[in-house]
Amino acid sequence: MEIHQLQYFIAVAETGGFGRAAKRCNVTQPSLSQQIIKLEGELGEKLFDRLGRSIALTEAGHVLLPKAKRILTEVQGIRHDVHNDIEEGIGHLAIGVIPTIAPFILPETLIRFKSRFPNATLSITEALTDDLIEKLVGAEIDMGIVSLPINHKLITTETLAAEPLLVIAPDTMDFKGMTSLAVSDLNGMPFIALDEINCLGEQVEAFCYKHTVSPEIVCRTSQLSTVKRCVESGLGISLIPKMCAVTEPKGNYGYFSIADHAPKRTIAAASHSGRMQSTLSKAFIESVRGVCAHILDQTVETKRPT
Amino acid sequence: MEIHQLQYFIAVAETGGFGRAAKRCNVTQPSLSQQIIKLEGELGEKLFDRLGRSIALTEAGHVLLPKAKRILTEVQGIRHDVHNDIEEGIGHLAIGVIPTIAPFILPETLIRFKSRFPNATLSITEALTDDLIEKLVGAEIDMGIVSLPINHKLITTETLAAEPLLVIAPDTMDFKGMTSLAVSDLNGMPFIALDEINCLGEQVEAFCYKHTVSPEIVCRTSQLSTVKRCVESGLGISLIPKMCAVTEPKGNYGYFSIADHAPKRTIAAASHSGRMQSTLSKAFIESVRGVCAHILDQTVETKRPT
DNA sequence: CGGAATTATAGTCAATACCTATCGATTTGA
DNA sequence: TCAAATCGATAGGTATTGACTATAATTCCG
Repeated sequence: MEIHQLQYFIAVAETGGFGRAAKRCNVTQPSLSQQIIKLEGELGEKLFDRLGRSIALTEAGHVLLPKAKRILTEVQGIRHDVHNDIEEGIGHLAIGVIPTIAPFILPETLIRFKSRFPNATLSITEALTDDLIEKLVGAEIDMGIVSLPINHKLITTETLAAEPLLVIAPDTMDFKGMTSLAVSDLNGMPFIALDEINCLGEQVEAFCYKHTVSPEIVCRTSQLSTVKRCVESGLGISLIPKMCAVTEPKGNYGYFSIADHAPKRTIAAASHSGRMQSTLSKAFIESVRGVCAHILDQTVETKRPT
Repeated sequence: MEIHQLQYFIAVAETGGFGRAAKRCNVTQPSLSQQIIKLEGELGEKLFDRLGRSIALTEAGHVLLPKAKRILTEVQGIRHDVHNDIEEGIGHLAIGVIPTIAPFILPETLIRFKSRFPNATLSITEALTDDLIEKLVGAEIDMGIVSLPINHKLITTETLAAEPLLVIAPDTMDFKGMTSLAVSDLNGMPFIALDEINCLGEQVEAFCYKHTVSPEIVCRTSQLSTVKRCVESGLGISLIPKMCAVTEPKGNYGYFSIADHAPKRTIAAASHSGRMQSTLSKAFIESVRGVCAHILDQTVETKRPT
């Protein structure tokens, strides 16, 4: 059974004749006749009683007609829908975000995205960079929000924002008496480190190594929120992304920017280079870009060493 | 767009590969690939991202998949439904009945038929024989319940019952003093005639002509019920079908059977000889046959001339 | 780098959808 | 009543196209 056969069948039923139906379908009458006969053979039932002047639907024909019409309507709608559903944002998007970004951008991003695409469904995975890359390669997720650099030949990245990392220090541990906060001032400071399985932890580590400073790591945690709590408790200082600084109420600690070699991380959207970016995907990227800009635009009350 | 293309598409989406899909569809991989490419061309959108090892649905593919599955499910159901809906009596039946039969058999017939085929819809036309024939030829109705003879080369008839015609006479006009009621006894009697546009009127006329009796027609009406009322009023006698005698309460009149040449009419189902009889049609015929048998089986208290 | 797996391409073949011409049957109109 | 018109089926030829074999190109994995 093929769609054009159903088309012919409907035309015959509606025009009440093979010849008229053939004209409507832009084929010759014998062609149409043959296809109807073939359809009848496949169904094992005659569909029309061929009377002299006109035709009449048989019982089987009566059963088939509404079903055939329904199918044809749906088929007609497909070409239209495939384009329109995309434009109307009907669809699904599976994204992944690393833990050191997720809590700071997701709430606002989801609000923006959902209001723009109310008919889209989202699934969000929070996982470490390596996991996300693996899922991207396996097409389990459509896009990952990560921190550069990403080195994988199948992964393409698009930079979304450059984010400064700020020194966070407890009030009890202020950098009193210094004229400026330089990288070297971190030397020997008690430091709350993020576990290196997080790319941020790794990046901080690399930053210190590059500038040959060696803070004294007094604690290693796996979550940024734990880092902050530890600082708040006066255990030591740390280096945290700006979005972490602006999205939580300030407590008994302060932020400092490093004057000479400002550390930063680059937030990017990662996707499979062999896959097309969907409309939703692109829109989500723009949402994240906007949210990042909005968050990073805010001023954090950074203290200069007194 | 053809159904087999949708089938291939679904197979690729579900098996996650062209080769595996081809195996499932019992075609070779290149054939399947070509059809997918053709479908993509027709829709103007790529449906799959061909990654090295596996494939991923594009946005358009995601939109198409559920729609394609739905269509295929419906198509699969068609072959089944075309047979099953018929067996389950889902359908429509348009029947016609002549006025001198309709009121006596329809109520009981409809009850029987509806209880047997609760999902069937019925439309009933009450019209004179010639009208019914015309509607049968034009396939406006599927079957007619009529009285024989029917002479039309396109119409086939199936006898359902032979029904006696009974003399109905008012009590005031009893055939007193006669030893037997013969055809000749009708001679000169005041007679209530049914209009000849009814086949029954015509048949009664023919019966009298054939047996060379000439009742005196004192009234000519178009309905059997009027005939009965006239007889009841003592205007004259008449000849009515037995089903008319048994289905109404007896009043101040009596029935007599003619001994020598019992008149009768033959009730039959008429249908277009070029059209297939539907299951519902056949079932309806049997219902009518049963109802006729039931009605005509009843004994009417016929009086013998005293 | 070689072997296994996967998709795309090329070339051929066969099925079949389509066309033209014609027939038989039926209806219509002169 | 007979010719013209209409309609669907049939026959035979053409061409499209879906499918096959063989092979190339690419990726993945050891």
